[in-house]
Amino acid sequence: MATLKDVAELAGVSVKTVSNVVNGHAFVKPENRRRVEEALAATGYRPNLGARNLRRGRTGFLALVLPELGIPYFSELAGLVLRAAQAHEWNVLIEQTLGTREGERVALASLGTHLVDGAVVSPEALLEGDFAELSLPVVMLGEHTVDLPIDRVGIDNVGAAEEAVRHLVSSGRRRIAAIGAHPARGTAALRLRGYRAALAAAGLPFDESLVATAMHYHRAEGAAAMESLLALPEPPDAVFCFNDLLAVGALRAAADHGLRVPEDLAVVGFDNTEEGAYHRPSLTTVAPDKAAIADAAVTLLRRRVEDPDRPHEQVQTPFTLEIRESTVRG
Amino acid sequence: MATLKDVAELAGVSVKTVSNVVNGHAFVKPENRRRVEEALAATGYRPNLGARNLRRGRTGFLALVLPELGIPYFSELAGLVLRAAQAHEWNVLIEQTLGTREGERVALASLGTHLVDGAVVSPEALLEGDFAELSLPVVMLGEHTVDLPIDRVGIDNVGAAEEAVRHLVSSGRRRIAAIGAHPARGTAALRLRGYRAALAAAGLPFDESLVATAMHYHRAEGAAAMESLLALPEPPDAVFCFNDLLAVGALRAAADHGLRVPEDLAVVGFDNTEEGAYHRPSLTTVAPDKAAIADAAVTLLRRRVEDPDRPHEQVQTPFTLEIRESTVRG
DNA sequence: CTGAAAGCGCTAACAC
DNA sequence: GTGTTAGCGCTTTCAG
Repeated sequence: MATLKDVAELAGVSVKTVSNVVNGHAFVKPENRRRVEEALAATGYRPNLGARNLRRGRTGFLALVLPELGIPYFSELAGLVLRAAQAHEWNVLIEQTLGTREGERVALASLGTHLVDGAVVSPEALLEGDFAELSLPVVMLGEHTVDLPIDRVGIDNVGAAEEAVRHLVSSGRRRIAAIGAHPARGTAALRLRGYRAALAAAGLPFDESLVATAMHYHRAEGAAAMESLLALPEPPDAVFCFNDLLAVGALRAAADHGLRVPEDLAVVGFDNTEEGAYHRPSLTTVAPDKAAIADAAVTLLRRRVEDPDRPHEQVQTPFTLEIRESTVRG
Repeated sequence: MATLKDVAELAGVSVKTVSNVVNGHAFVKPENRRRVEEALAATGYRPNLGARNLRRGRTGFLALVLPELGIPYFSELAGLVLRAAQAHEWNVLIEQTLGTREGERVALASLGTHLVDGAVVSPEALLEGDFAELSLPVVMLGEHTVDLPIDRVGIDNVGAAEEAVRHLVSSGRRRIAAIGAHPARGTAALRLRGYRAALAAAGLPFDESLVATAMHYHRAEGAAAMESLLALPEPPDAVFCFNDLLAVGALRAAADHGLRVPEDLAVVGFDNTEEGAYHRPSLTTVAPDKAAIADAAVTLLRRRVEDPDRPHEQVQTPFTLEIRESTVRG
């Protein structure tokens, strides 16, 4: 592979001149520019980005740390982050944590190897202390319960959950279950809080037995949770799931029990994945503006990289409630 | 951030000794080792991988070039490639091409910047000439129609399509449509060939009007294609879709027309995404062994990187046909 | 076993 | 405008 030096020799100029041409810097005598460009073409020169970045003190990479690409919400988000990063000339390196605290710690630790300029991380189970050693710019996705001096972007989880449950209440549901409680996950706690607030506002009792836990927000867990809710002496007439995957699982289980949705059971999800929109019945869901999240995260990270001392920011991106067949008749 | 030199100074040894300790090389006098380890801990030293790789002449990165993370098949595959790469100490850099030839050319071109040691690419629309300039190790995913000296891993698309259609025939279907034909996509041509072969073997006529084209294998296109097939004077009693997303779209359209699946219409997909398994009705589909594909691709790439002159290999990974509700009752 | 020093490919002072 | 040169942080001969 041709290096800058090779090109310089071929063109009969110094590396500086070639570098100037390559980087569009300064003025270069037309004659020299022509010769350099010829040599560039002849050698098929491509800059070694690693060397460039070593010299510049940046890496040109950004890490995206997320639980799992197999979860549609995250793969959709990843696709959007990839695009947003392109605009800042960042390459994206994706790390999967599988949603475990250990996985997240390992991922954060590996960020210390100067491989990336910063990271966008979507934590599931991280605790406060885990961020302590972190010495590089980070933007966190999703509201988190712990209060840290970190840039953050997410939606109002409490408000969103409240709106979802209020929608169920207003369509006449009275025994509204929730699927997705989790002992450590910050967003789970917030969505649960919104759920309780909406129940309280409607004068409905909070029934512990209607809250199902889910360790991983996968379809199978949604189905399993729905099974156990349906086995209750007084089963629910509606269920609010903390993500679309759980909701799809719940819909599956409901169907297997011969229940009609939304007549016998109303179901709401969270994330607005395309899968939910095409499901039968199509899924009512909280729709965060994913593109806005991705853009804000990358922009925030960029600013933090450029000025490590700027005050920390929390960006709240908008959401809507997409009402579909799973809560309202055709 | 501490560098090797900082650590060396603190420990009172040379950088070489520190380097030896860090890399587990050679023998180091116990006394020195202890002091280095202390200094390492005290400074919180983390190697600069960029510098290391510059020196070593490798980058430690592998590029995964695919159409779009929003397509479940690719996001599932990406997750598996991420894991497989970990075993080879490779970081993965994902590039989306959006399935356009231009996007793919841009992606391939950007691979020339010494950023990656090699690439796993899943082409949709690339032509023969596009690979000509490629000077780095590449493994292609999926059978491709053009014959190039390139490592490849994929399933037997013709055979898989044949089996899918045979299954429809054997359940008594006679007017079997296909959704997913594409003028340039190699796999589309192969699946179409399998479809035709199965029809011929069953003594069924090939009816051009039953073959629907899809430029992007998204749900919306599957739905649109199904719409037009249902508008035919003699609509089909079965449809073989070239991926699960198209199939989900087709199921949606069929439901909107009041058709019962599988009674009035049988549907088969391709890819075995989890979404299909949870759909109502659950989707019969061709299930490639994605983990095997990911592992084989990364392993093949590793071998090619280590020995650029070895003969090119084509690995065929296994598949099965997952039979579910969309073709068989109950 | 360890130190000195070269150099991976590039950028950016600093001279001219 | 252009050439020379010193490093970015690391690995690795080559001496000792």
